[in-house]
Amino acid sequence: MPELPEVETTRRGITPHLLGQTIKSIVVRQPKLRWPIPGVISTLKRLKIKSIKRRGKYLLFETSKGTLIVHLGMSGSLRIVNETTPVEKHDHVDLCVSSGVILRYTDPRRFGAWLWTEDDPLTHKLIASLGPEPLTDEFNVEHLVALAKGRKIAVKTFIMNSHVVVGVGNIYANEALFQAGIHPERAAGRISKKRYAVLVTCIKTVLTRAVEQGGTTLKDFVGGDGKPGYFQQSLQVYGRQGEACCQCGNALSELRLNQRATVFCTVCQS
DNA sequence: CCCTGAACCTGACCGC
DNA sequence: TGCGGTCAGGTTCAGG
Repeated sequence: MPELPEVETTRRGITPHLLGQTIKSIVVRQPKLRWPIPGVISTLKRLKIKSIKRRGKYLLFETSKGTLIVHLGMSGSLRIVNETTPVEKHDHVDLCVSSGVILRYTDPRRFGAWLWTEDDPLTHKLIASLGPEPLTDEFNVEHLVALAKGRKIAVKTFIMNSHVVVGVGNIYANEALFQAGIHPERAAGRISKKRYAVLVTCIKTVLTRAVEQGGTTLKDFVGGDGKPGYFQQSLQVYGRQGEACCQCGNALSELRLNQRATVFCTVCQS
């Protein structure tokens, strides 16, 4: 479900309900996620939530004692509910705070994660090796060119690699490459610096716009405040295979790249 | 180190 | 209606 804009939309939606609150209990109904939820999480209580940050697609709930690291995987979502909200089939975790508010984690496919660390979360194994945030100056053309040197992988695979840059998933990789006019299968090491400069700008633009519009709702994604995202109206290639390219009118093509749907225009992208 | 494909899971949808 | 196959917004890991 979530790429960077959806995770950021979730973060913004839930933060006002949780910031400064004290954890009353964490109820784990199904511990089998990507990794088993550590038993210690069920024992956490009387910890104040000091901040809710995002690193890539990870949400970091910093408390007075340690940090909850939450990833939504492919189908996960977080919603603010209350004690009277009925628990449904895939509602695996509830984080209950003193105001009575509940942060409820739902994840049918269970590719997500709930982890706990008492160290600096940025040194955590899963987070320490991540590439730069795409919306900061750390993500720039020099960075991309340096990492791409000599690489033969498709540029789409390259920009979806979280060690290269975080937050770019399948939807926004397709969109950014279309806007940059770059063929998704082009070898990462065979793209000029000039074209990478355009790609950097396109990635920043598409992610920024998607965040502004509350993310993309394909199935039933809603931010923590229950509102859907509106960016799907702005998608120019994702999910539009066979339809007319908005720039040239040609039918958009589709192929599979690392088992992921890849949609592009053979006229506008090379 | 680099690259590819499998694996983790459930549900929706499509064709027979 | 049922069954099998395919696909879905992510990421790690094994193996070549």
